[in-house]
Amino acid sequence: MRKTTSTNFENEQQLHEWCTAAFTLSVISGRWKLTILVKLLDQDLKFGELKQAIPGITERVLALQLKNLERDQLILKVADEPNGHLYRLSPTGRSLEGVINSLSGWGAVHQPVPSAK
Amino acid sequence: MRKTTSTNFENEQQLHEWCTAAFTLSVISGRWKLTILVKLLDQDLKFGELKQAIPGITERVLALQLKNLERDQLILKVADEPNGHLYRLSPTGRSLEGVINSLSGWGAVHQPVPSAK
DNA sequence: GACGATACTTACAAAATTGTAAGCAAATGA
DNA sequence: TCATTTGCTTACAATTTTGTAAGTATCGTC
Repeated sequence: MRKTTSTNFENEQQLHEWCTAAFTLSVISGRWKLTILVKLLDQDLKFGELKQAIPGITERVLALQLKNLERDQLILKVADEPNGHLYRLSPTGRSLEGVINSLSGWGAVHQPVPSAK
Repeated sequence: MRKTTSTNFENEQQLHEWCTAAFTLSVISGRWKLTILVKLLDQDLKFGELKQAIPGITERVLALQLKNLERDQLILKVADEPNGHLYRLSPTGRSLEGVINSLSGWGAVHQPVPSAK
């Protein structure tokens, strides 16, 4: 849990007021969060399907990031009759597509090529 | 310093190969980094000027983030005759302007308004 | 040639994030 | 009904980031 009395927390709040880009960054940063969003852009997925789709992620962290994404209203947890649930991008989450593309585009151009082995 | 043998580190590397957006995110995330970049979009600044311009930042963290930005080639440290240095955006750093605008734009629309007091 | 400002660095502590390993309840399947 | 699987949660540890406080080297000033 986040400590709301720390200098760290206060600095973050101030930055968000001052710089909307910093706010956006805060909702999409976190290991695997972008990956989850990208997977959900294609289709709704169940917990287990996300786990399958994202090699390396652990259940703990997947659950945690899903919870944060839900808190920030980027995804929805919808009932999938007759049982279980699906994770789905909310309209807000889907509206991030342009931002993600922007990030991807820059990275594709500027990421250093790992030296050939 | 970063431990290059941790699971954490390995996961990050993998993600960068798999998702260029995650790579971009990694170079701009870090408390105050965006703020520094935004200030430098306007003009070159000295260490002390940046410190002045960014209330709340400490010398330690400013130096650290500048070092990272320099390592990632987003900024340059150029000699400012007759003495001292200036920090300047590199062409690569400047090319982030579109990404930053994209982040800002989304944030401006979606950041929850802090409830009026 | 001591004095202060500038631009850092260092040692250390607090906080935040991520990972490891279990556990557990509800639904499913044999 | 009894064992599995699914979708989580919990306790805990390692790692990483950020902050606090002090120190140092270099420069220009007096």
